[in-house]
Amino acid sequence: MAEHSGEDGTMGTPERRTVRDLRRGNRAMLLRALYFGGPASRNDLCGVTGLSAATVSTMTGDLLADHVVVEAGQVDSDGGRPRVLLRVNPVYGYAIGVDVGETQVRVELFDLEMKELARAHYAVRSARHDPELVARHILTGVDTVISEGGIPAEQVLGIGVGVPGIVEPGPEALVRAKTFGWEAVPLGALLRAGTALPLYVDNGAKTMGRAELWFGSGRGTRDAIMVLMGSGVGGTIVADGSIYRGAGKAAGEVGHLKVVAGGRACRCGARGCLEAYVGAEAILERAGVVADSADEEAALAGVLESGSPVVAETVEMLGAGLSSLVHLFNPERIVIGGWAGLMLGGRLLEEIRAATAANTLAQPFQSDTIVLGRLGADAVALGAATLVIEAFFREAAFRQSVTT
Amino acid sequence: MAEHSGEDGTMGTPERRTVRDLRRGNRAMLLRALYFGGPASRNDLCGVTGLSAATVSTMTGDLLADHVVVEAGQVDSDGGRPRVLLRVNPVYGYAIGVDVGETQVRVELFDLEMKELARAHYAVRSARHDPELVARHILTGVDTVISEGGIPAEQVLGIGVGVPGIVEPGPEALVRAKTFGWEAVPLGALLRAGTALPLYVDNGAKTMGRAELWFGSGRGTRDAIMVLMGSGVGGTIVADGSIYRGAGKAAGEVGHLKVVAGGRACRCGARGCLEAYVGAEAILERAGVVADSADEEAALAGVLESGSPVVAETVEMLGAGLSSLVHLFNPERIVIGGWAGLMLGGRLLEEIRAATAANTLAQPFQSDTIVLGRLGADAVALGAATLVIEAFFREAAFRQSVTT
DNA sequence: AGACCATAATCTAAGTCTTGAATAAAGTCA
DNA sequence: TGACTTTATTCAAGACTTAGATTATGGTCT
Repeated sequence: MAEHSGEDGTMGTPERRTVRDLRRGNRAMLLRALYFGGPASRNDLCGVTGLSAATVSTMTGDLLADHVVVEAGQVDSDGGRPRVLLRVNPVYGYAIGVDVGETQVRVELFDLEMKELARAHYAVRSARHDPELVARHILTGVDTVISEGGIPAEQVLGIGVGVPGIVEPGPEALVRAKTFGWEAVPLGALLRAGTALPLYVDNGAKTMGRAELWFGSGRGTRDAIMVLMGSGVGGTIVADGSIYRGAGKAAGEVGHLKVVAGGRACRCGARGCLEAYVGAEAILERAGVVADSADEEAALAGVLESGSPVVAETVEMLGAGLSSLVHLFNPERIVIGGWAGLMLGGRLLEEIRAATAANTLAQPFQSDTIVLGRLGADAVALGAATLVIEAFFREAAFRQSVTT
Repeated sequence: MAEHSGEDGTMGTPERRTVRDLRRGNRAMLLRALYFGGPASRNDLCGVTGLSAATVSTMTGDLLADHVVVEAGQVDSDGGRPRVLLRVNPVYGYAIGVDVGETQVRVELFDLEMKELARAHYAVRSARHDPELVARHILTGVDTVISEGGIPAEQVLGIGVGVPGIVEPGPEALVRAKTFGWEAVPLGALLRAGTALPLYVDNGAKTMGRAELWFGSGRGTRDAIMVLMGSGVGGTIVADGSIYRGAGKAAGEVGHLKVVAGGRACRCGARGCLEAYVGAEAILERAGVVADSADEEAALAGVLESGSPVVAETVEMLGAGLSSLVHLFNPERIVIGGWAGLMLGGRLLEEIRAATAANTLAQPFQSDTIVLGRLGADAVALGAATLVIEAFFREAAFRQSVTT
């Protein structure tokens, strides 16, 4: 099978065409390597990117001239000219991440290295998720964090927003979120009325997945699945290093994976969904606990402590669902995140691994495939901000240096 | 979301680096366009590939000189020089596809346009799947089809083999197939002992999926899932135009998707797998029919005619499984293939669609997403031969023209 | 029939990009 | 101070695509 090493043929047309695209691609690759590979010398970059020293030299020259990259000290080399370390300029620009959650809207400001500089949180009454109110919260939040962070507004590169439900790509960013009662809310349009900053809207589970992929437990993997467990259950599928979205941009709905055909009714209207068993709301219902969304966390902790048979069943169902994911995706890692996921996984990780393994005899599955997320409550906003960084990479690679 | 158009950032390093790779990529793209786009003029190719007329001209010149491409008539243009049509030379080389199935080994010879030129089938007693016997069948089959096809042996570009179970990539092509009792059979090594032809081994469900993707119901899609239903159930996941294999190259095991947590025992050792309900073997067992694998087909037909409640339950389970796939992958199309799948789908397609839709209320799911495979019993061997074609594309793009 | 027009394919000059080799820069060690 | 190392930059060469000019091929008009 020596010959079978190459990838499977892309049926569609691959993009790269002109020699200029090549430069863009290489530039983006170098920038990415620098961003994720921490400070590195030009020589290191040759190794990582596979480019020649000459190319690295000219490219870093451009990037230094643009102040996108800065020097970061030197390091001695035994008996030669010391290496100059380079890194992405953390204060070249800033990114704002927004988490539109069930109980609050969180707006946070980050520098390029994702250090948090300021935050503004707004409680939202659970029953009412008026789109315009949410938009107002976001817009005032943006102003607040910019002034609190003490940075010039024109250095903000954009706003990333993580929302529940499915986001239809397009200038309007139509959001459909059943739990919010949002039928087709044009959140993009609402926000654009109040700000001129570039805007990036995505599903909250996806932004959290991005955060775990870039900075959390998924770091370094090319094939992973992030399962986000809160009141409901969402997910992010990382395939060959990038997030998979499917034909209609709605892929990754792990919560509606079926675990019991014809089983318990789910709030999506179907039956037997994973979410109908392992979502926090579903666990509480099954345990007969009544709690409004404000103190779901305490209530769930209570159920988990109680030793109720519901807990064992939950683990069982989660194991079944995860084993389906293992068979379909054969991932290198499965990351369990979200507040309910971390609570459940923090106490029952071994049981969850065992339940998955019991359903997954056939394959090369190691139980340490399943890990907990490393990021806490900020993950959604953080991940939303990475949408801005992503765009920044693209833009920086695209921009032709002015060669003064 | 105007800015959100680009793809999600590839965390890994994208390949393209030198300007030469660019040419290779463009060449491969052109060749692919010509192969799948049927006969086309140079001008058409400009439109399809996005390359300039000059580049298309020089590239087609090279390909014509190599006899990889040939002229295929002309077509008038109202009031101008007529277009010369080009196409891939169907007799430039040949591909052999092998289907190692439960009841027989099929070896088939195709030209580049996948016209079948010769075939050799060998029955295998179901109990015994001696690896060496299988290898001998393949090798004699290869000799047979070459001489029967009346083509020069040196024009055979390679042998593609579709086998059950999981294939470990590498020169040995270790095959693990529980149903065959193959623990770690080095099929690649066995075959290489008897032939010098390039060898490509892959899972049979994957090769069938390739066939449907290239020539069958999956043609033209970038996000699709092929479900192969025979005695057992396998699958192929097409993500962004290429087949997804996962970290350990074992992705796409649709048969072991869980549909009933803790349900019916599956031959894989776990419980509640889709295969344990909708695989032909499982259907017969549940209906209480005893049949050896030779006449499973007739037996299954009998069960389907009988109106047994098992049939309704099978549809129900299949619907649950397919809805899981819809939620996870949001595919443009789901293709049901394999002899059992075609038999089931031929009679109950509407019921299957309805059962899936009932479980999939939340998403933009149209029932015509689910279709039947268009290829029959040859699909596995045909798809195996496409592995050879794939490699041919890579090689032809790589090869620098000699510029005499 | 011959001038003229429209379309297709090829040729030419120019521009962009990466590379390898040569050169410069900065230090260490004896 | 001078030989030797390692890092970074510069430069000429080579590869590739492109826009625009040129050639090829046939139809239409008078």
